[in-house]
Amino acid sequence: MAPRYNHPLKPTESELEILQILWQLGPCTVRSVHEILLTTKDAGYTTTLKLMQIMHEKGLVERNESQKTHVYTALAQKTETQQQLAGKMMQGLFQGSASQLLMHAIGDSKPSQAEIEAIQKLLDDLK
Amino acid sequence: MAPRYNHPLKPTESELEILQILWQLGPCTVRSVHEILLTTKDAGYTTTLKLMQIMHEKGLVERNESQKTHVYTALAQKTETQQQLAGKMMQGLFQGSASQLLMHAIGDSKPSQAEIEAIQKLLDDLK
DNA sequence: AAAAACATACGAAGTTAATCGTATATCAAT
DNA sequence: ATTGATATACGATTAACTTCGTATGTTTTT
Repeated sequence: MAPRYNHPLKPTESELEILQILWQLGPCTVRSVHEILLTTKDAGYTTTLKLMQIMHEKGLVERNESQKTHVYTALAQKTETQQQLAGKMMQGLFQGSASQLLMHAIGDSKPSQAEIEAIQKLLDDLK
Repeated sequence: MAPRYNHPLKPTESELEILQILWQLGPCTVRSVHEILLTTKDAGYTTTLKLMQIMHEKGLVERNESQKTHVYTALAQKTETQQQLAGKMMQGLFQGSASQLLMHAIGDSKPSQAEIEAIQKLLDDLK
């Protein structure tokens, strides 16, 4: 298995979209990623290609070039990236207050019963 | 009192820093904002000035020009901006799951007792 | 009144992100 | 073998953000 590294690098908006696809599907070709992107946005194939090449330069993904059609794998790990971004928002926008973050994220909507229970469970574990 | 508007505009990183100062202090001159910015970052006065002028063009702030030294007031409202940004992150990075957002924001740190209680209260209100 | 301090306006440069066209190579099918 | 589809590489463009220098005008101080 290939070694994994922590990536304090903050992915851009577009890079994050691609990472999420890679996290969900595992190793992918540019073509595969692009086809999924097309379901939500409208971009040319070479745009997706270029983005993934740049992500490779930055070390956000690794790529297997043994085949003519390269296969990309996320190096930035899902949980770490989520923690990095959510933690930064909590600090920067809510003075580190988890309850404030939660409250504003929920906003006017009301979470499902399952969500409420999940939060309660999380809370119980903290106590 | 001046009328307020909703601003679906997403402020940039730098604009958000300035907005937070305006939210905390209320109407401010560029000088005041700049002096506070200097405590955390390193920028020239005209940089802060320019940023606030652009924010004015975008409608993120209003300014009172009745005095030679203009006074700026946030138009983007704190709660709305927080909800917009936190909500977008919850949707985009956590599939709308508040518990996932909370869990990753907390990460490895453990919240204070007061925070835990605040979340519990929030939760009780939801039930 | 002259000088120093301070204010805004504005243009311009440097960065980064995102997009796409074109060139070039390879593979598959006719 | 030629054609067509598909792949990567790479340069160029555009837009947004950030930064700052300089011009210019107004106070304030000496």
